Amino acid sequence: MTVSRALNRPELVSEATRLKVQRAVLETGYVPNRVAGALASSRSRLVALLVPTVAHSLFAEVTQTIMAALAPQGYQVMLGLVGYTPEQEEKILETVLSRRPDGIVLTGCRHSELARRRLLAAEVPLVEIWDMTDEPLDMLVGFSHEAVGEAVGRHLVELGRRRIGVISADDSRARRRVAGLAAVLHATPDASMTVREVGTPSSMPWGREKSAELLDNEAVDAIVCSSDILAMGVLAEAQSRGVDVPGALAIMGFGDSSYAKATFPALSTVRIDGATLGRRAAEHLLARMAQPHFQRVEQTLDLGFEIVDRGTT
Amino acid sequence: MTVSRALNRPELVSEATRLKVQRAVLETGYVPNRVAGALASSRSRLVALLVPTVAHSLFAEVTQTIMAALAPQGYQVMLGLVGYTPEQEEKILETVLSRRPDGIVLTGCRHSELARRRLLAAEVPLVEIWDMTDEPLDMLVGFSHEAVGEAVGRHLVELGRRRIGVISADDSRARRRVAGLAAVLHATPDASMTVREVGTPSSMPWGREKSAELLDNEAVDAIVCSSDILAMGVLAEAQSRGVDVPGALAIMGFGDSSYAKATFPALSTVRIDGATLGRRAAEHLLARMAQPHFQRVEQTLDLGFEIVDRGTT
DNA sequence: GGCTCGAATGATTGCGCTATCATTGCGGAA
DNA sequence: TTCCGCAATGATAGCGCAATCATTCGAGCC
Repeated sequence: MTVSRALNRPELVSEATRLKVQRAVLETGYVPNRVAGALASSRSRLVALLVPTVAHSLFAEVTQTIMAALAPQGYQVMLGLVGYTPEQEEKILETVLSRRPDGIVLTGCRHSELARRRLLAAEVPLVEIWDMTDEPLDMLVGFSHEAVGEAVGRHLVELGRRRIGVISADDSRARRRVAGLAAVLHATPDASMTVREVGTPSSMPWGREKSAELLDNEAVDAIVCSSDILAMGVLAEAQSRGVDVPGALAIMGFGDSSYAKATFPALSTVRIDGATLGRRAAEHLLARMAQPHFQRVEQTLDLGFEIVDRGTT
Repeated sequence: MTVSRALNRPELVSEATRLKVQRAVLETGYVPNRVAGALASSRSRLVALLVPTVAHSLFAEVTQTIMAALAPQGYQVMLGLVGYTPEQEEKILETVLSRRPDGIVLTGCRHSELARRRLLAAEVPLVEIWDMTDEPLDMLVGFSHEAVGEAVGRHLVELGRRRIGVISADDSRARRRVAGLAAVLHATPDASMTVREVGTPSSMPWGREKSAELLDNEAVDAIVCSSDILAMGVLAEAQSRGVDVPGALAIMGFGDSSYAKATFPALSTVRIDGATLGRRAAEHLLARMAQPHFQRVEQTLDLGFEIVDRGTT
């Protein structure tokens, strides 16, 4: 018991024993077994982080910032890649919960009924990120995808664009952005919209391929993409054809990834502050995990977004 | 005990009890506690994956494939972001080992002496990836960075380039690629080389900024980058200045990220097959974790690389 | 000296599982 | 009928730690 104290709460132990323990640890190469510690104290010091993928700069950034914020407090991250389907999330959730994490970060708010029940039953501090809803499971830090789509639609209409091409990943959040865009365009006289869906993960080649189709068949004057990387592909395709950007074709990305400002011309996009989102989510979670007893709070933080006009609109 | 069996080794239990247990699990919402299971069986079903960052498409891809290969076998991944310094690796290693992972994947082969000792003492199956050495800790799946640098050097010299600019991240593996390149150029009459280092993570804006410096001051006829994303920045900078690529300036990236083939002109680069690397690493680890007793093997697999000539050389 | 008090240390228990060995039950051979 | 052998089930212990309560010790006081 004294050794345990010397390692975990050294202030409760005399200088002399603390040193003695330290020396013994060094000599024997003792490595504490936190599995046993977790079982005994019912604190795993593990946070489950569920994201669709890390092969997408937006989620990679969020993952990076959340882990960076959690590490100094002694929390390890257990990563779960849930893709874009509720079934996959459900499956991973089960194995994740069986590790008794002290906290959970979930991407998105649309979970299966079973998943919701399990999460609620787990009585673990929980942050949903990257989305918005009126009925959060616990805490929520994100933004509204519908609002993004609507804002992009209004913006393009203001800029005089009417024949809008859309290249969107086949994931539900991207689809809701497209729906928001469609709603605005539908209410605009003369406006039209053509959607091309691509698989996940989004990639630059997809952007080139689908924009080639749009350019060949649809006489679009703007292409909206569900991610910056797709928009890069559109830009490359336009350049390869000598299409004037933004004169003949406007391009909008999504995410404001680090490269958006460095393309030529610089990419117009929707800025999502992934670093702040990740940091806030981590802060909320840490605050809750520090409290002795679990209690749901239903706390919502809408971080919003910003349309960034650069050189492609 | 019968419940434990019904859940973990159902073939040892009669149909009737299996169903009875199943129903009880459903009714009570029982979620097994794998922390306790791990303690009792000394099998955590956890694999530690240590990468410098996930905010880099190459490591994101490797992370993604390793996790995808491990998940079906019931292994969860504990992610550790070690950056590019041995100190950070050492620190994270301690907390990682205290969770008693069943296996470890490490990026790189250059560890501190303390880290080596700890890893060896842990007696855990281990794969080093993304590098090459004569003294692997256990298993190794990777490629030689020096060889990459040399190959790039020879290739550019063959193509007639002599004034080589280099934009390299300040990480040790990138530096070893630069060293290989330098060795070749040093042995080539008339060849010269200028290096600009950038911080991590590499990004497109860094590529633009440093290539602008090189173009302004050094009259280079080729720029070699330590990653594709930097090369994209160089390409954008060249386009913004109307510099003819590859006529006046050749550009080489590194990694063959998914976007390299989609730029205009398409990016010449060094292909590293991250998917195969990740898959092989996971396979080796799984095979070893399936064995009852630990024994070091010092098994090395050099996956090599390939120079891909596209439109920028 | 005897007493109190607080700091430091120690003994015991149990976290929820699985390894191991023991027991039960049942069909078929002797 | 008895006995064996196997499948199924059960009882027990222990994994390595931390929570909890008990004990010891020494300083300071009367």
